[in-house]
Amino acid sequence: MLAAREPVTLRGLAGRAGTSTMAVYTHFGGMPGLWGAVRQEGFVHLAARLARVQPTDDPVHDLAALGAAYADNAVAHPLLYRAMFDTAVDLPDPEVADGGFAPLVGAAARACADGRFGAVDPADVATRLWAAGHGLLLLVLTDVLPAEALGSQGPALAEAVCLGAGDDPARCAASVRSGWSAGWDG
Amino acid sequence: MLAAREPVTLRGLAGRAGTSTMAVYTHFGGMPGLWGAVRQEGFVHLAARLARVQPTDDPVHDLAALGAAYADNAVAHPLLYRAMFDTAVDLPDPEVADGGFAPLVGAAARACADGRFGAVDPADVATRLWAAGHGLLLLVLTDVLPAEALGSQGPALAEAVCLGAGDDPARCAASVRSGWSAGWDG
DNA sequence: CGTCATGTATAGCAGCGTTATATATCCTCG
DNA sequence: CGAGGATATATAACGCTGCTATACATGACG
Repeated sequence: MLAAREPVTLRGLAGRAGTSTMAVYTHFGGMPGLWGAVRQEGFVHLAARLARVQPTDDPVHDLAALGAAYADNAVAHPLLYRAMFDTAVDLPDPEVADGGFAPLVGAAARACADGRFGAVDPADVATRLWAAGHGLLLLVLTDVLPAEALGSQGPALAEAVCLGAGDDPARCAASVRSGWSAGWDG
Repeated sequence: MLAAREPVTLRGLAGRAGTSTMAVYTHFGGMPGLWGAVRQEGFVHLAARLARVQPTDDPVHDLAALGAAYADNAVAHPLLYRAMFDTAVDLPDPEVADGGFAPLVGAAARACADGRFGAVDPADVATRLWAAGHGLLLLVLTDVLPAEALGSQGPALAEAVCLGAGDDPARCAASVRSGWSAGWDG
C-alpha cells in the first residue's frame, strides 16, 4: 500500500526545487528541521480534513465519521502519515499535533453527555479509538495487512470501542456503520 | 520510552564486533540483509515469549494474557519491536512472522468454540486485537502517549474487542483483567 | 605438497548531511 | 541618489555512510 520510495535526500530535493543545497539550511535549518516541517504540514492537513466532518445529533455516528475521515486522510497520503509519527524529529509548533485529536474528544464527550456512554473519561475513549485506528492503519500502510482490512476491521474496531464505553448494542452498529460511510470519501 | 539511539552503522557494528566491514557482507549480504536478520530475530523472540503463556480453560483470559505478553515483550525490547515492523527490508524466512500470530487466533477460536463469542471469524478478532495493541504500543514507544497508557488502555482495548466479538459483559471484564496480569511480567 | 575454495582485510568509489567561505541581492539610511 | 549592512544564495570542502573491487590468509582435499 505504501508507495515505493527512493530515499529522500536533501541535495535531491534542493535540486528538484531548482535551488542549491544551502537554501534548505537557511529556510529549515537542515534535514531534521525539514522533516519537522513535513510533520507539521501533515498535522495541519489532518486537522483540516477532520474539520470537514459535520457533527450530527448522533455522537457515535460522529465518532465513526471522524475515524473514517482520519483513515481516509492517511490512506490518501500514506508517506505523510508515516512521517507525522516519526517523533525522532521535533515539531516546530508542538500544539498543532493536538488539533487533530480535539474533535475526537469532543464527540466522545457529547456521547457521554447524551447518555450513550457510561461513566467513562471521554479522553480515554478517544485515546482507545485513536490507538486502535493508528495500529490498523500502520499495518495496512506497511502491507502487513491487506488494504481490505481497513474497511472491514475499521468499523468493527470503532464499534468495539464504543461498546466498551457502554453504548447500547442495539444502536451502536447502525450509528457506526452510517458514520463510517459518512466520513469515508474513498 | 524509546531509548535514544545513535545511528546504527555497518562500520560501527563491525568494529564493535572486532572484525572488518567485509564480514558483514559475507554473512548478511549488506545492510538490508542485516536488518532483515534483526527483524527475524525479533519475531522468533516474540514467538518464544508468547509460547510461555499457558492456556487455561478461559479463552478470553488467554487472549488478554497473550496481549499482555505481547506488550510486555515490546516494552522490554522497544527498538527491536520497531525494527520488526520495518517492512522495507525483507525477512529471510517470511513464515516466522506468522508464528507470533497463531496463538492469538487459536485462543479466539477456542472462545468461539466455547460460545463466548458470537458468529465471528476468530482470525478477525485476533486481527483487531493485534491492530489495537500494535497502535497503542507504537504510540507509547514513540512517546506520543505516556507509558501509563499501556496499563490502562491496554486491558480496556482488549475488553472492548472481546465485547465486540460478542462476549458476555458480565464475565468479560474479569477474564480480561486476570488474563492481563497473568501475561504481564512487567 | 600443491590446488582450490572460502572467508577476511585493505583501498577506493559515489553519495550523503553538514560546514565554511565567498558572492549576490535587497532594504535602510545618510 | 548612492553607500552600508544584513540576508539569502552559490561553491567548495570535510567526514561519514554503504558498497565494491582487489589482494591476502587460512583450511580442506586429491
